[in-house]
Amino acid sequence: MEPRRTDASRPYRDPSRPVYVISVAAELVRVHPRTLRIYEGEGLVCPARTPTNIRLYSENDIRRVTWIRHLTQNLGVNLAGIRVLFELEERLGMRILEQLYAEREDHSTSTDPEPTDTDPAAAPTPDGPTPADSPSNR
Amino acid sequence: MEPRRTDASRPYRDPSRPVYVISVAAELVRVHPRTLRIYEGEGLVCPARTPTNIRLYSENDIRRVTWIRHLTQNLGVNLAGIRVLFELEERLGMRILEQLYAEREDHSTSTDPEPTDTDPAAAPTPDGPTPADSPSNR
DNA sequence: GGTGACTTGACAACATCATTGTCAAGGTTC
DNA sequence: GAACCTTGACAATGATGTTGTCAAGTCACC
Repeated sequence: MEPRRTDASRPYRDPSRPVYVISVAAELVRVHPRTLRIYEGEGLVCPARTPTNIRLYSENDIRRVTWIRHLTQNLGVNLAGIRVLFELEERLGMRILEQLYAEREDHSTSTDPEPTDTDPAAAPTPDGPTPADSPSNR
Repeated sequence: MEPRRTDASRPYRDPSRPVYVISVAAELVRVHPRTLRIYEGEGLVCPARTPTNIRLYSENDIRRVTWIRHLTQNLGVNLAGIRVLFELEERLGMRILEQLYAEREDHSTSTDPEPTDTDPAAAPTPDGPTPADSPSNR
């Protein structure tokens, strides 16, 4: 049985708090720092900046880049396509990318931006981001 | 004043009826027949076949290819990205691509696959498909 | 304070992709 | 029967994604 010191005992980590410099973020998502700069140049991710112009990535940024990597590496989507997908998520106010891995069901609508009965630990594919990890930061 | 012989007097044209051979479809969407065959090979459009294996495209197919062209030529989305976008439209049961050109508003949900007060003649961009023309055939 | 990190802009290599072109051989259609 | 259609195939060209490297300067941590 797991010891009781679980995430209930950890201090709350704000997923929007910028904490990672670019080299750390690159390691976390297994990508080159050069590539992270390109993603930013393309407008796909916008890390925060310190007063001395150092990039700082948040957990949400990491999640976003994870989705970018999944979409480019596994699904072959190019960066322009990802831009459109992210734009649609923002306009619809929904984590539509999660639908790629949601259990197929005959549902008429899905307006809840937050996944409800989804188990974040249950990755839809062995290599894909978890359903709760859509790049949208809502 | 326009003569009374308008579309009210024309026979109803089923947009799902396959009527165009590949050369005609190519002209309609200004694309090479070779390219239409590639789109089909990629699973992006599925024209009907005659008993002698001749492709026949419907208005819905034409609309779908028009979206493909718009997304590739104007937005730079590659074919894999379009596949994901179409897949999401199917899974969500919504014409999400129309949201790219919908008037930006603070709406909480949009579950109606059919545009309501949208003027099909009012293209969102000079070069884009009309809002009512999302590739989804619902 | 100095070393390794960060920043900027820039160029380049390589693999992949999108579109068009063309070919051959055979069947279809107007 | 000529022009169209089908299949699979190869190829050219421009674009893209990722990584690498460069130079010069600034920052931050030890």
